[in-house]
Amino acid sequence: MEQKLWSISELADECGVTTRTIRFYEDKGLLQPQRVGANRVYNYQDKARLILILRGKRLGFSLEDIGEFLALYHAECDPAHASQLRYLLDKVQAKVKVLRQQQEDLAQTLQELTRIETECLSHLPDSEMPT
Amino acid sequence: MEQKLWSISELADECGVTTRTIRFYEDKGLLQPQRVGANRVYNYQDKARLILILRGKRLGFSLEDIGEFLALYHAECDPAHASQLRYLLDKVQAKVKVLRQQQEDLAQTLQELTRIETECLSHLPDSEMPT
DNA sequence: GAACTGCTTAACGTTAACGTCAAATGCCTG
DNA sequence: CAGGCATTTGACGTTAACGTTAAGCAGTTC
Repeated sequence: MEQKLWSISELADECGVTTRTIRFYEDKGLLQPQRVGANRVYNYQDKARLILILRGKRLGFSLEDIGEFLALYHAECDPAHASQLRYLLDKVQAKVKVLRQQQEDLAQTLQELTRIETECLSHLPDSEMPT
Repeated sequence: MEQKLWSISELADECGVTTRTIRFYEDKGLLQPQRVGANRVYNYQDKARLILILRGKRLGFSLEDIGEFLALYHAECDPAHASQLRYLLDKVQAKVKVLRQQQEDLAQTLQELTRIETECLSHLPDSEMPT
């Protein structure tokens, strides 16, 4: 069973980014595709990494944060020395805290927005009714 | 019952931002405090606005987005012409969509992070036990 | 009245995250 | 083999969101 592979522009299309963005992420050390000659070639793992990066971005993380975050996935498989694990654990717990705050913010904002939405609708002619 | 008022640095302290930031938001039209002489004076509504702005920021919105968002709170009170309401409704619905995507991202990420967290803990000496 | 504190405007600097060229290379096709 | 397309590296440009510095005014404190 051979692995599916992507060129840079194929990957860019499928993930909704530009090739420039992908190369930029590589410059930052977030991606390390294989090469065929000079050309970059991406496998499924590379694609999964990119998708993780984009999710991180949607959540407002910096690329630097995302870099550390990606490192966690690997470090987890290598429970070699506890001091490093301790460090990673601290990082994770800090991020969990940020995300929980964000969840709260999000819930509040959504509530207010939907309230405004129904307010709007109640003032409009009822062209919004599903037939 | 007199309203409580804040100087720019008091407000900055209470909200955890710099005075530069507050002035910057004013430049962008997000805040319009009263003046006493040349000095800015903030009332409770101003403070509430700032808090809303900061929440928007934590959610990764641009200041421009936040500006439109703040406008919704006022427009809602003025159901004058429906065309404007329609426009606002579209904006709100688009933002609700973004936020729901974000909620999904968040839930997934939190799940993965806490999984990694327990993995880490299971490999560490049990110095984490509550006494 | 000199120093200190807090405020003002104005202007320039900075960082992240790309966009936008430019010039060169490799491969395929007619 | 000329033309066209995808790719490469490299360099400079851009935008948002402030930071930082400068220069000056107002009040009050020793």
